[in-house]
Amino acid sequence: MTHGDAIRPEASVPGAATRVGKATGVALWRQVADHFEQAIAAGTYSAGMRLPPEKEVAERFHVNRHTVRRALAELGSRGLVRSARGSGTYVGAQRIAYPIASRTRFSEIVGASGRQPGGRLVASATEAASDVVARSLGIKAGAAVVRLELLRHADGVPICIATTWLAVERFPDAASVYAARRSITRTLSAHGVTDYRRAKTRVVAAAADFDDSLRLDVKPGSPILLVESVDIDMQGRPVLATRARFAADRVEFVIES
Amino acid sequence: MTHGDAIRPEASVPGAATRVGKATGVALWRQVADHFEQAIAAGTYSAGMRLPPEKEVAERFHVNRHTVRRALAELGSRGLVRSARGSGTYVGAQRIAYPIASRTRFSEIVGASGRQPGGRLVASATEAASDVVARSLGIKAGAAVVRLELLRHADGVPICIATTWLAVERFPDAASVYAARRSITRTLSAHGVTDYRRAKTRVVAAAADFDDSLRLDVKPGSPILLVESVDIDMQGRPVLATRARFAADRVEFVIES
DNA sequence: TTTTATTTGTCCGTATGTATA
DNA sequence: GTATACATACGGACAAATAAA
Repeated sequence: MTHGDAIRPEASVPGAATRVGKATGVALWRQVADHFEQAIAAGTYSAGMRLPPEKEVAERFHVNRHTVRRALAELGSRGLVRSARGSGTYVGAQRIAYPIASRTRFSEIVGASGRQPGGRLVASATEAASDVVARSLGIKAGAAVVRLELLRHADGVPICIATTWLAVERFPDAASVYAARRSITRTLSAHGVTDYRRAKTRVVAAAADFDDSLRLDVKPGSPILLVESVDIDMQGRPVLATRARFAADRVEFVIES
Repeated sequence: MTHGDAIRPEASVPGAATRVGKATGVALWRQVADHFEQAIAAGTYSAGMRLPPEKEVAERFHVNRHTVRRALAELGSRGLVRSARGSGTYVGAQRIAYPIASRTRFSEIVGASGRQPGGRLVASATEAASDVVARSLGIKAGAAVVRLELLRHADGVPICIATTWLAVERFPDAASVYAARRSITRTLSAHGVTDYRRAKTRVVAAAADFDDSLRLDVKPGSPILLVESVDIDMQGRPVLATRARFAADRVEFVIES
């Protein structure tokens, strides 16, 4: 390896030059990766933008193209960029920061990210509670529950498919109320629940099946974030049991303790 | 459709028979799925066990094989079961419940699940902090940090690859201390940090790259849970910045608010 | 090693009830 | 009310992978 100098791209490369001493013990590929990570974070490269071709990057950094590829692979494995053969490497869309906290409201979260939240009621039905749902809602298995299936989106881009169950006894016409008010919060308040909070959240990852791929507009097999949650009212009684499937490349969950 | 009766498997089927009225508005495939979900939760079918063949299930439930397939697909998409052509459908291994809370310690969490925790130091190095790491640790970009790369496992099964950064100024020989004590907690206490807590956690999902597939023993492209976290000491100063990649089918994150 | 049976995966098709335009 | 689209459910046939003989 005969690159005489530190990693320092030419001025023509967008973004401030990353200046790192040459004997830092940091692998070259990591320095290149850090450079692009910082440039993306700084907005030099925005969502959907194409990065310079690998060959060009290699020349400007005075490293081998394989070193650049190693760096881009690192960023790719974290979803920051995606490479398209014969086309280029593109910056992935910015994920919506989705805080999982006591107060977790889809529309507020999406709105806070500067996007227009939306939800479409895909299906609704009254059914007998399965054991799992019944336990979450603190009711007897087989008791009547309303199931609401929502496709939620931000700026028209699908974010998640959420299935929510409510006990019929407490929320007899949840389906029709939701259809009219188009908001879970307002549906609950129409039934006298003025406030509610998240009690428990369970996060798992899985691969998108064919159904997900159609409804969330992702490729089958791509990662899905599966969230099971229970919300309770101010008296501590469960009001909502939800099972949601998020397109993994569109959200990041943030937990502050 | 001439199945005259409710979903009610014969007594020979393991597990209590699920009795559901025929006009509940619940699709047959969902009833079958609920039955197996409950049976798995109840332990009737334990991890790794093979479910009865689709044909057999169809006969016993008096439904078509396609209906059974739809039910198993639902469970499969949630990772509860996985199907192998020519062999059968198997119950997935139970995930380690990984609480993300103020006190988050790998060995304690794995130990609590009844498994033997372990960790192998894959690599360690002293390097200059990248912008992202520096911001997390509250130090100047370029300041010296120790990077520890750990492969953590439970009962010998790899769970995650964790990369942890510590400021050299505060933890000068973190690498050698960890190598000797084999515990992050003990490494910190050797440097005078008696207690620490999780301040922020960020969860994202991605697909396993080739590297992950080798080290975590998963198939390339299978889902990976990516966790970035910062731990702080009792004075609120950052002590650890960590980036971990979990095999998604081996853990479930639990957040209680 | 070869054969055979088992089991899942993928097609084809038909019919029916329900929600939507 | 009618037409259309969709999800559900069923029946059959065969391919492909696996496991057992």
